[in-house]
Parts: sequence; structure tokens; C-alpha cells
Amino acid sequence: MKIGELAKLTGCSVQSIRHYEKEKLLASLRRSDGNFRLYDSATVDQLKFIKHCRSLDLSLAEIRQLIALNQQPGMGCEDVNRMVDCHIEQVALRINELQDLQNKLMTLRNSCSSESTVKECGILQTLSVTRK
Amino acid sequence: MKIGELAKLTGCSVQSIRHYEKEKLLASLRRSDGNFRLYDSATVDQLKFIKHCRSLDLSLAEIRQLIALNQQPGMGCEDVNRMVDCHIEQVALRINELQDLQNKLMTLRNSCSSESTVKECGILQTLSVTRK
DNA sequence: GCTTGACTCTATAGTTACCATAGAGTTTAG
DNA sequence: CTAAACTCTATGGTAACTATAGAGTCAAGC
Repeated sequence: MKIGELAKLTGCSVQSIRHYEKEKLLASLRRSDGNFRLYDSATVDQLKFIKHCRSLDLSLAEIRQLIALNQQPGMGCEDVNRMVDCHIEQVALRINELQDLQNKLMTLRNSCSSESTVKECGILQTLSVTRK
Repeated sequence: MKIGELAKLTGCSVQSIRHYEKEKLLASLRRSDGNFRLYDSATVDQLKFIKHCRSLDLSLAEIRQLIALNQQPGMGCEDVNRMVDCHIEQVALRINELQDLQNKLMTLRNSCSSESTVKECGILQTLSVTRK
């Protein structure tokens, strides 16, 4: 199977696949006589794994780690748990930041009525004031 | 005042200031004989304005727009209002995305107990399964 | 006068996970 | 046999900086 078919089967773009290969998430496999990448069904599964991880916003570095861990079946999986825990924490932090931001933006928005001119615009005035 | 002092007064890094200049958020002002940038107190205010906007996660392009608008005092400020509204919406969307992500990550995390081995790790298994 | 240190200058590379493009080669269908 | 569709590599772009290199400037102390 060539890269285009793999892309269709997995929903990844052709460039992503080449990118993952460069980043060592996919082994560089055989090439055809004309130097085209050739894949089999195992790659389809691997790529779906990667896609699934990406949908959870895991970084390529983290995914690389998971793949490596996956090849040590006997080891404990605390590292995996830790990674996910850490990720959950990061996301929680980011949500809090954004909620703060949301509040600030709402306050800002309320400082101007729509019929105002730039000169009197409460938003621009607020932004110009030095605070905290 | 040279760039280092401006940086200290505003809490921006020296590089950021140069970056803002390159991005046309600050006018390129006078230079000293030795080609050092020279600033006055007006620049301090301008930079504080920019910093305030950045703390609200407005992009440099949006800030550039606001600065331009600010120079048209007679015009209506609907554009300003629209920009802020749009931003609020974007942030709300992002928060929702992250909350979805949070839920997925929690579910994933619950699929593995800490004492497991890689081979049996519920997380890795879950990630390997093709879904949806 | 000279040196040392602190400061500044420009230009460039790196960050992240790709997307877009150029220019070339390969394969396949008509 | 040719044209379309596909693939290849290499490069540049995204956002808002940070970090670095290598060079120049300036003030103070000896």
C-alpha cells in the first residue's frame, strides 16, 4: 500500500505521515523500485494509535515515549499513568486560565456600549489604563 | 531612555520590544549616535497598552488594528466591540474543547490501575483500539 | 590611555505540528 | 505514448516570541 491509500484509510494527511516518519513515530519501511513508501496493515494500526493519541492532544514526544514503553511489555506502567495524570493537570490549568481570561474579556466588553465612538470607547479607554 | 530601561519599566523583555517594532506595533524612533534605540514616556504608555492587550490574549494583528482604530477618534467603535465579542466566542469554544478533552483523559486514566504492567495497561490498550 | 563589564546591535535558529509549494520523478489509464 | 494522478525531497510558512552568535558602544576604574 502506498502513502495515499494509508492516508485515506487512517484519515491522516500524506504530509503528516511523512512527518511522523521523520519524527521516528513510524519506522521507515520498504520502498518500491521507484522509491515510493510501501506500508502494510500493521502501519495502519500504528497510525491509528498515533491519531488517537493526538486527538487527546498528546505531543509527538509523548507518543514516541508511549510507543517505546509499549515495546517493554513486562515493565510497570506507572510512567504511562504519570504521563496521563500530568496531562490532565495541564489541561485543568489551561481551562482555569481561559476562564479567568473569559471574565476579563466580559468585563472589558461591558465597558463599552455599541453606539459609542472610538474617542469615547470604554474598551479602548480601559485598555489604555495601567492596572495592577 | 534606552531599550533596557524601557523593558524594566514595562516588564517586557528587550526582545519583545524589538519584535513589536518589527511588527509595526511601535514606531521606529530615533537612534543614538551609536545606533541605540531611544524612547520617551509615550512609548512606555504604548507598550503598556500592548502588554495589557496581550494579557487578554489578543494577537499582535488585532492589537495593530486597535492602534489604528485609536487614531480615528471620530469613528464608531463597533469594530472594537466586534473584535472583543469574537474573542470571547473563541475562548468559549476553546474552553469547551478542553473540557471534552478533560473528560476523555479522565476516562482513559480510569482504565488503568497503578499496579499494572505495560502489557496489561488499560491505557495503552484503550489507545490501541480503533473507535468512533 | 586602556581595559573591563554592562549594554546594545543585527541576523539567525529554535519552539510545535504540521500545511503549502516548487520542481522533479513514477506510475497508470486511455 | 501521453496526460493525469501520484509520489519524492527540500524549503518556507504559521505565532510570538526566546536564545544564541558575533560585533559594536559606552561608562567607570586603573
